[in-house]
Amino acid sequence: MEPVKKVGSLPSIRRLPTYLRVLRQFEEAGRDIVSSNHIAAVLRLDPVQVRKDLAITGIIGKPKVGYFVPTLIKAIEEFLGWDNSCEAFLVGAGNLGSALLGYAGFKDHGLNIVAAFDADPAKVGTEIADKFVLPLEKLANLAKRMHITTGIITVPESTAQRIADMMVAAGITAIWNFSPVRIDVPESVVVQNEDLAGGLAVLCVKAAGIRKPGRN
Amino acid sequence: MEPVKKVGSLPSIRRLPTYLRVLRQFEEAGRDIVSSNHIAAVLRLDPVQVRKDLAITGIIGKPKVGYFVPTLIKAIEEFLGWDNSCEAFLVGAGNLGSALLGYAGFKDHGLNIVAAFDADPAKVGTEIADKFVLPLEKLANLAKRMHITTGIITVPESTAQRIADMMVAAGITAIWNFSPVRIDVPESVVVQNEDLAGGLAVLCVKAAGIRKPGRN
DNA sequence: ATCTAATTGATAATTCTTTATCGATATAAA
DNA sequence: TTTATATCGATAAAGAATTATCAATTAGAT
Repeated sequence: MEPVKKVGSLPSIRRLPTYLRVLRQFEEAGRDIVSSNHIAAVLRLDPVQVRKDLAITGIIGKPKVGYFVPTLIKAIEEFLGWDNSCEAFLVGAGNLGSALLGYAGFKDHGLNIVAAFDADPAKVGTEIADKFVLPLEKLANLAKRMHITTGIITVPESTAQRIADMMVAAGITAIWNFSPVRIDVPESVVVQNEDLAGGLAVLCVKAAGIRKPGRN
Repeated sequence: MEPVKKVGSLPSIRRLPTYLRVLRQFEEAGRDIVSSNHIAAVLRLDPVQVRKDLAITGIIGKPKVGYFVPTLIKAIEEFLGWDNSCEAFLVGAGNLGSALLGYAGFKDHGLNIVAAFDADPAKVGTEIADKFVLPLEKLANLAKRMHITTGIITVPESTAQRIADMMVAAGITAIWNFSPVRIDVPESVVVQNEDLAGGLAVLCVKAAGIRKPGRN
């Protein structure tokens, strides 16, 4: 019988890239064995949580030894689909869009932004981080021709839904949304919202708590 | 007796900015009364959850009516400390740093980035989005003189810890960390980590699940 | 060969978060 | 005035996630 698909909890999945980063550092340093205790110590996490998180990738460790680093790295990469690069289109070549276009680290996360699109004629035709900025009208055609199924939205909230609609129409099935609005898409399309404001809110509340602590 | 300090759950706090955004839209549109049902419908959330989230701000609604929009907005802003603007320093004037410097929306979140710092002499002296890029050496002095207590880290992981140390030495007590590494700070300093990679990981796993669904 | 110690992985308990239920209240209609 | 209804807010139930516990396993020491 085939192995049961382990989904794993969302928080676990979120932590996997962190593990991957430290594991790659270990590998670089020549370490080829690591225990959950060790990873946990580095990241200040609970060793049990580390084991549980890693388990969702299907990795199997050895008692008294730990995990073989290259195997573990591969397991995480495979689980995340980061072993074969995913090509994506980005729409919205503003500040944030440019930042993402210029971020070299995405290649470690299996992401390759191949082109940017923008409605502003002044931006169209330019290059940002060696990627062409193309007119919005070309998105649908190119996405289909190049079989691009991942889109990144970095436009203001006023146009986010329209861009999402265009992406869906172009056959894109996974959207990374950096606009602060909730976008509506068919069920067959997945959306991941990245909300900076939420993080800022948490920081502010924690900071206020430190400054005037209820109890200590 | 004084009111008990309601902390509220982290997920609730994260959702508050979203409420704030739609409430401001309602206000703009002239709506001055809103019910949890209405908010929930717009955001596709559970009405009970909306009420519970709003409750942490101390807001009190009226049965059969709902909430008074201006009051609710003020309650959220006050709870988040977004009613009086918080001034911050940003370190790392690269792609992402520039994006944050140029993001006009922070003023709606009570955040005002007043200056940027960078180790690169080529960047020092320039202006990004009307903010000066200053040499790192000036950070400590200026932070103390201007009573800046919030820092934003947008440097590569290799220098993140060093910058965090500098910030702490300069009296900064709240750090918004966009580098992918965990930074070590004294207990009296709060850190909010923004990990893009985690979000990308979630997107990838969800996308893989859609493409080859275990069951449907 | 046996014993010891370290580590995994499974199970259980706890804590946190979300969702459901229901009485209380206020508005508006009859 | 009474009744019907929409909504809040409190309490309870259910569901997730984290943390604790422990048997099984294995490398290395004795």
